Amino acid sequence: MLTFEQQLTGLIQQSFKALNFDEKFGKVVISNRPELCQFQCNAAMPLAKIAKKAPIEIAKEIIANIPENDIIGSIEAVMPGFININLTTEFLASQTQNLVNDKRQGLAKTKNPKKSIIDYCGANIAKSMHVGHLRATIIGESIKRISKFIGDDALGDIHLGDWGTQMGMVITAVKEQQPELPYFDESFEGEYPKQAPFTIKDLGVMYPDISGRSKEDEGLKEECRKATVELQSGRKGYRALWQHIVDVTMVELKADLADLNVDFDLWLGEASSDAFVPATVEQVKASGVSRVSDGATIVDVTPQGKHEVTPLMLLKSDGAVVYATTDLATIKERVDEFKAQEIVYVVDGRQSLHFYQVFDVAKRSGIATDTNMIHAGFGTVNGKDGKPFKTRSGGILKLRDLINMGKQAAFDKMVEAGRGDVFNEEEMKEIAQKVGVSAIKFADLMNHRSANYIFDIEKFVQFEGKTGPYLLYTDVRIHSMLAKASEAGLKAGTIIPATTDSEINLMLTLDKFKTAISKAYDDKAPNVICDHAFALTQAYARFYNDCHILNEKDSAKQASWLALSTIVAKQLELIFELLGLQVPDKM
RNA sequence: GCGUCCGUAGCUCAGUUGGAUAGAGCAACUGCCUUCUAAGCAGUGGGUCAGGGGUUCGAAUCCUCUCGGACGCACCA
Repeated sequence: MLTFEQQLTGLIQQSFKALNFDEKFGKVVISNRPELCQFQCNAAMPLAKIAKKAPIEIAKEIIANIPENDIIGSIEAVMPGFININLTTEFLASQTQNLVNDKRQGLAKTKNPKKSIIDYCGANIAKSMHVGHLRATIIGESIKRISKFIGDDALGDIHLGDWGTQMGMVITAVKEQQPELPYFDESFEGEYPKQAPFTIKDLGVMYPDISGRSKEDEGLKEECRKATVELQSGRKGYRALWQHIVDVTMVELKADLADLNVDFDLWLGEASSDAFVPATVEQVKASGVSRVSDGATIVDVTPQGKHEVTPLMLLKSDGAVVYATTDLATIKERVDEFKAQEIVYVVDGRQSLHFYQVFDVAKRSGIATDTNMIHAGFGTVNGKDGKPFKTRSGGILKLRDLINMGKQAAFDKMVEAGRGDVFNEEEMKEIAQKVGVSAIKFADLMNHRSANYIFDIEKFVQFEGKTGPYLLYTDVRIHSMLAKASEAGLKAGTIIPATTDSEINLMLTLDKFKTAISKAYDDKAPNVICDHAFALTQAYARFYNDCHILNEKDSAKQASWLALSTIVAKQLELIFELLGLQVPDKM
């Protein structure tokens, strides 16, 4: 289904053809002056220069040559040469009618679906998720859902940090405490225990402890490094212990992700790409792009414009692999094993140089020649002081605590609003979970991903204005009203031509869904959808206020309004799905 | 030093393939519940789009310089 502006553009272009004007100018856009008109075409101004004629005259000619149609209700040329267009209410109603039973709300699937891997979250094994993972996780989840909706074969990959020094540290810590365990006995031949020798709570204490001590103690640091190397080179006992660490961490990780309504198609990580490291290094070397400098193997990178870029480090002077190497190996894995045509990295924007290097080398070495690689970078979550968000004591805020803050705030707000009289304790908690998490997620997603934003829980719990709860509230109100209508035996009917401005505005807004989703998909920018969602809820709230549905005497009008409300609820819920927001039945 | 991003209302931010009088939300003020959830709706006030110069019929948007801020710059990830 085409948007209104696309259909109008089609009409204008027929006029352009008749007049022999360059069709590229014949574009109709949504009016930036809604009080003057719904749509506008500004082609007359640039054409005036070419045709050497007054723009207003050109505008009039364009209008005169538009074919007969039942779409345009009014069209006029305005000084200096703007063309202002309004639709007929009949056309508006019939187009809106098409949305009633449309699960895709008018947006067709792409004709060229891609195999796409969305890399986001980046949680670490043996460490809890913290505030730094928030944006990566929820923006990535939304980008993945949008891609799937558009029709791509998109796979979300958590890309776990499960192969780094933190693993050696935890292994060393376990060895300190329980050296008698069979994992440390290299001559051990039997079956290792199924039960992990530690709990998630133990890990939570062990990792920060040994991480802190190894910063001061060179000997300990070396021991951790050695354990890491031994793990990576396949020491059997360490691999078994590693599996325990992964399993134990995953329990907590999955609980956090479930709370955030986030899920993955692939639970891969650095460990799974490790197998591709030797082949990757070999391919880069064989391609001839690398050279040795100060004992290290590096790759010179294509300059950005006129400016030289720091080379990529492939192997350290001691032969060890680094971050860039494992990322290249991951690309190789995704291209060779998954046939990825596109890889999207939802990773902190401060790593843009790293991705520039990696993508450049991946292309030039032949690891990924036809794969489109995108770094969808995002800004930091800052505190009120404008600096990266910390706890009051200056520590790193755990994601779990952040989620709980949202839940508690939503709960308190419900109590304040007197909802405690309507719901019991258990219902309140369930609603607060959805509302609180949605408040945080929407507040994050509504900001353009590349910008930093200030995390102000006090503000998110206001629950007024452009917030997640406001969106949920609109949907909940619609369902509450529809339920009452159904009890009264009222049914939705055909959408009839609008008689009020708020209806017209609502119908025009519903049509913008298609444009919003497409733009969000193209730019990997969920905030575009947030803007549309807010505009839609505002348009509905105004309509809801102006047109009292259940009291309406005219039954055709009433049936039309019920249908309109149903569409809004449907489109809103589709948007919630794409943003990863969960909506309660009541609130 | 080199590079990237940014500077829009008191606050938090949209808006960059150049279009009419620059938009939201919050905060402030004024109305609206014997009617579908007032977590709502309607309205008012609030701006040298950091600053200068340029390109043009037209610039927040493009070019250039200045000031201010954030971030990044091979043997960490």
